[in-house]
Parts: sequence; structure tokens; C-alpha cells
Amino acid sequence: MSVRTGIVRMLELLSKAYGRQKWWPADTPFEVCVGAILTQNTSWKNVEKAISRMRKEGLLDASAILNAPAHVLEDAIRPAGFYKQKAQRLKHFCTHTYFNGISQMSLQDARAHLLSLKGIGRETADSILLYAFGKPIFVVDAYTKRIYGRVFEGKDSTALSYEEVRTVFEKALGKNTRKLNEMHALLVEHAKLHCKKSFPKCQGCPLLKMCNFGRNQA
DNA sequence: AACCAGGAGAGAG
DNA sequence: CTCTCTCATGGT
Repeated sequence: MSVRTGIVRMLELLSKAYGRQKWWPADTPFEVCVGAILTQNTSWKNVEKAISRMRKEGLLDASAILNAPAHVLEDAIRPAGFYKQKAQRLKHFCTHTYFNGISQMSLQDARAHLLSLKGIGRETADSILLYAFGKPIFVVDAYTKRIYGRVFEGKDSTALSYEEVRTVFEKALGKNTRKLNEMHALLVEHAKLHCKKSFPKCQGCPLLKMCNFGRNQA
């Protein structure tokens, strides 16, 4: 079975096992951007706390973020960690992003624009493109690389680069926003239930039959 | 009580 | 281009 076929199969199996995901967990496109920055190397649980505190402080708004003193913003997002960096990144994002123009830009231009911003790397940019603006692009994260490595290579991760993994998934699923959205969301769900870093729960794993890592385990 | 979490940037080699 | 270090809180 080719990797391309395997990815299509993966989407079917995960979809059947976990059902339709509702993603990104945010009320507005702007909140998606905030969450994408706050969740950098941070568990979503802690991001929820930070966003909740921002909402309470009325900070879920670009102008409010810009008007707030640094220490106020820092204090609100503290539960998400890296609070000094992230406070700067949020302010920088609010200042320099051509937010309302992104939806009209081509995918390539929009991505280049986001990547040019300090604090917005590939995963954050792609999360924003896909989940805030509905652009057909695939988001690669640590979960994706781990699951990909285990399933297709029998290793705990893959040596493929970010762009290589992204391309493989996009070739398999096509430029279909709904599928790309669902695939990433299902991979995150799957990682939490059956593919944690230290404790893979291979029993009952919906990918067991097609997973090379599963054969090595037991 | 170490280890990990839906990364990104800067610097070195 | 590939490592390595830093940033930092909170859950397990």
C-alpha cells in the first residue's frame, strides 16, 4: 500500500472511529489566530485558560490587545507559558497583519505574508490559513509527524521535513478544505487517545491493522 | 519529580 | 540545511 493510499485509508478509519470533529475550537477567525500563537509548544488545555482570561479582560480584540499595557496582556496569557514572547507576538500580529486582506489573497501570497511575521512559523501560519480562513492547506504538527512515522515507517517520528509531510498529505487528500481540516483534527484526537509519545495505547487502535509501529509493540 | 505540551527564532557548524 | 539553545507555565 502506497503512502498516498494509506493516508486516504487513515482518514476513513479515524473518521469512523472518532466521528466528525468540530474544529478549530474558537468563536471567530481572530480567536483562531490568537489560539494558534498561544498553543505554540503548549497544551491546548492551558491555552483555553489563557483565552478565557483574555475574554474576561476584554482582550480578544486586536485594538484591545494593542492598547493594553504589556504586563496586563502578559498576566492574562500567563497560563499558556512563554508569556513574554507570546504577548509580543500577539501585539506584533495585531500591528502588522493585513488581516482583512488575507481572505482575498491567493493561498501562496497569504502564506508568504503570514510567514514574514515574527512569531508566525509554518504550523501557526497554516493553522490560521486553514482554520481561520478556510484555505486548502494541511497543518503539520508534532502529532502528525509522530503518527506518520509510526504508521508508515515504524519509527517514533519521521525524518521528512515539514513541507514534505505537508505535500504528501495534500497530494493524498487534494486541495479539499474539509478533508484537510478533518484529517488534522482527527490526528490530534488520535494522538491523545492512542498515540501518545510515551504511552501508545495500541489496544483498540483504529489504525492497528495498517500501522507498522503496532507490529513492533505487541 | 522528571517529562511533556497542537513552535519559532537566533546562532553555530 | 541541520543541530542546539531559549523561552515558561501547568498537567501527569
